[in-house]
Formats: sequence, structure tokens, C-alpha cells
Amino acid sequence: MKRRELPASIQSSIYNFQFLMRTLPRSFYLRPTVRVARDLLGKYIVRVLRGRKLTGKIVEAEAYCEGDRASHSYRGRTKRNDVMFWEGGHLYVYFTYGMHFCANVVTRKAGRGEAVLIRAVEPIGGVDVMLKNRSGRNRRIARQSLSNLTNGPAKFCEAFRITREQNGIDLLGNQIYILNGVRIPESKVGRSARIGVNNGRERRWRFFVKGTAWVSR
DNA sequence: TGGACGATCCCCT
DNA sequence: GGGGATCGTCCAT
Repeated sequence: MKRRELPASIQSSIYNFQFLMRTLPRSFYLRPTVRVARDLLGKYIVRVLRGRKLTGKIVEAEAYCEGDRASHSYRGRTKRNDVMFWEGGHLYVYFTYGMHFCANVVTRKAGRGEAVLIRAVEPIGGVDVMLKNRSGRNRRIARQSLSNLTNGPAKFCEAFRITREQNGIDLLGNQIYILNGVRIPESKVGRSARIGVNNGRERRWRFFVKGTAWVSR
């Protein structure tokens, strides 16, 4: 039996799909941090949890750089912020306000201490698991509205069950990774000062996708 | 060894 | 829009 060629349009779709589903390479993370923050918009972060895949489209991110007074790394390397100084492409998770975790993508080469805080994602897959993760503490939460699920850095971590145990994970591994996505056009990218930051308020290093319900505040 | 505070969230007014 | 929850981290004694 003769093997038939797939129509060009389908071949193109398959190619696009494979491109979308490709894990971001190390080189993506080694670039300047502000660029990485902007380019993370529209990418898909995947968390493998007990055989389930939780997927979110990144819609808000903030850059924290070397010499930046708002950054955890500003006062040098400590036990807490150690992962920030690892090579780009690792996950830096920190604990704050006595009850919340926040997740960052480490950038640049080892020793720099720069990272991008993931502030919000749009839930794409595994929403049922996210709902469970978010309503575990008797909270009404996301039942009110799905946008409450992941529209903040600590909410994202709770929904994706990211805690200190995930601190230092390599994003080129198979537990938590980030897939390529469609590039968000410049016209849809918003930019502002970072949230909750006083030192460094003049730096407009927060990037978000305009018009989505999952951007914080 | 103590104290101030934080890249937040939720509930109540 | 304001305050309380809640605890690890860091720096000053």
C-alpha cells in the first residue's frame, strides 16, 4: 500500500503543535532578565503532580535583577536565596508572610542572582486539581470566579502545589517545565512598576497580558 | 537572642 | 480600602 502524503495544511499544523509543545531551551533563560520576563508571557508552565499535568499560560511576570534593591539577592548570597544564583532555568521558590510561597524562574549565568517572579497564569489544563488545591483550607475561593484561581503569585503556587520542596528544580527536567507558546504581540503587552515594591519603584519591570481576567489586582 | 518585616491573601467594613 | 494572619529570615544587639 502506497503511503500517502499528509496535506500541507495538516503538516503545518503538526509542525506548529510540535513547536508549541517544545520545552524552552537553557539558552532562553540565560538572556537578560527583563527580556526573559517579557518573553515568558504566553508560555505554558506545566506541573506534573501525581501523574496529572497542570498547565497554565503565563500572563504576568516581574524581573528582579542584580543591583536591584527590590531583589532578594541585593544583599548577597544567603541560604534562602541561594538558588537565585544558580544557572538560569531553575525554579527559585521562597516563603513569605508566614504562609505563602512564590515561584521564580532563575535567569542568566550562574552567580548573577537574577530571576523572574511568576505573578499570574491563566489555567489551561488540570483545573479540577487546581480547584482542589486552592479550596483545601475551607476557603470559598475560586468557586466565586475562576480568575481567583491563579491571579497572584501565591495563588498560582497554591493551585499548582508548589512549595519549598520544588525549590531548585531544573526547568529542563520533567517535574516542572515551560513550553513554548505563541508570542504575545507588543500591542497586547502591558508594562508597569512592580507590585508591592518600594525600593525600585521607578523600574517598570512588571509585564502582563492586557485584557485577561487572570492578571493580579 | 530578639525584633522587625515581608515580591500576599482573604475577609470585613 | 484596611487590617489580621503567621513565620522564616536577617540584622542588630
